[in-house]
Amino acid sequence: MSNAYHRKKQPERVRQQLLEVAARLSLEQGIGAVTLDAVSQAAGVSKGGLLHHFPNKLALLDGLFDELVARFDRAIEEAMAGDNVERGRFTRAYLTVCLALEAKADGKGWQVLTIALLAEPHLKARWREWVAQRAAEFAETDSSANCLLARFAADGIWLADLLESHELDAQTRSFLLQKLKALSLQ
Amino acid sequence: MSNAYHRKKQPERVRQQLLEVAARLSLEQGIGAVTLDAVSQAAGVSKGGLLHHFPNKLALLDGLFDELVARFDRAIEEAMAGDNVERGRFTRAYLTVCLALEAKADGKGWQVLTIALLAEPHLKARWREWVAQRAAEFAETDSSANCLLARFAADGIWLADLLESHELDAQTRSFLLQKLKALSLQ
DNA sequence: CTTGACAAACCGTCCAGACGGTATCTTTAT
DNA sequence: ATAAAGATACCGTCTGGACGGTTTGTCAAG
Repeated sequence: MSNAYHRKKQPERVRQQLLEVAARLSLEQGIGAVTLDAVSQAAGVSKGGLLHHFPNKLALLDGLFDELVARFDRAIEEAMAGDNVERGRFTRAYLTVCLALEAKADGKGWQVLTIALLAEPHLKARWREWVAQRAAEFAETDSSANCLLARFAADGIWLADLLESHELDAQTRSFLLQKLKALSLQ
Repeated sequence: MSNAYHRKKQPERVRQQLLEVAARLSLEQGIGAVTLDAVSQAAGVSKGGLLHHFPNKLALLDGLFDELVARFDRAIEEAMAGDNVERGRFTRAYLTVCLALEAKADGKGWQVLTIALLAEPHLKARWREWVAQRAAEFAETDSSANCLLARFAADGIWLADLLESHELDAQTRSFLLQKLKALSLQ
């Protein structure tokens, strides 16, 4: 125990571990449980070690946000690759990813975190930027009111999953997905 | 300064003031700024005074939640009163209220708060209960997949307002409202 | 004179971050 | 090839402040 000092150094591994632990903590005990002490301890690192990787708490949350967005982007890109209709392609990918999120193993882990992130003004701004960027990138194919509507609905469903406020059976779920995808085409 | 002691006693007024201040603080500086010290001070009351009205912090947040839901309910009821088509009536009211929320003077004040409330497990559960209750109450008229979809979209728009992530001009806004209301009818 | 509506001082805990150190890794000079 | 010279990756401790909550006291109204 005493000499975690002497173990092999693996900065990238530790960094990743810290992010994972932070995500897990927020999931299991709410964002309030994400303290430097708790995260570092659960990651098997001292607080000093944590602060070496992330100079302050906001940096840690930023790191979490980066990871989150990166996964989201990857999932969207993947979904877009299997779709050869131009019109509304981004919207359909967005739909797919949002609706699938609650099922995905890791998705579950990120959700509670997400809402907390969005309460933080700084991260809220970063998210706004993400949206603006995508809106510009896919203006040609996905700026119609119908696409917008579909994406809003996806957000609503995502929110419902997050809050566990509605119990959606797989059947209505896929019905909604169908309906929304249709919207993205017309 | 010293003699806030001697001012006229007006418990109901003070209680209200505390709630308003808490809402305003959360709006302007995030939920992190809602501390007993900050709220009481900004409301011109001592911390002891605050804790007289709300025995602990959770009670304060609960009070906030009650207020929020009460206003929401009143607005919905009002909107339903002016609608004499049975089918989807609740959904249309829900739409109207959600989409109008960002315009309303006080609505603005409650939004940031809301998301923070939903991060709190206890309040999240209370919200879940609200949803379940309404779902049961309006099962006859508003349980179709289309109504569900419309409400999800409303949630998405509400979320976008909250995060200021999309800039919706009044035109598309009313277009979406129209479209969604139509959905609630078919 | 009792009760409700506050005030003011205080307490224990938690937490972000600073700091000074130590061990391991990498590069460079020889 | 190797040893010195940093650079990087950590550890352990400390501190100052914030925060939720308690306690005790004070005033006013009924």
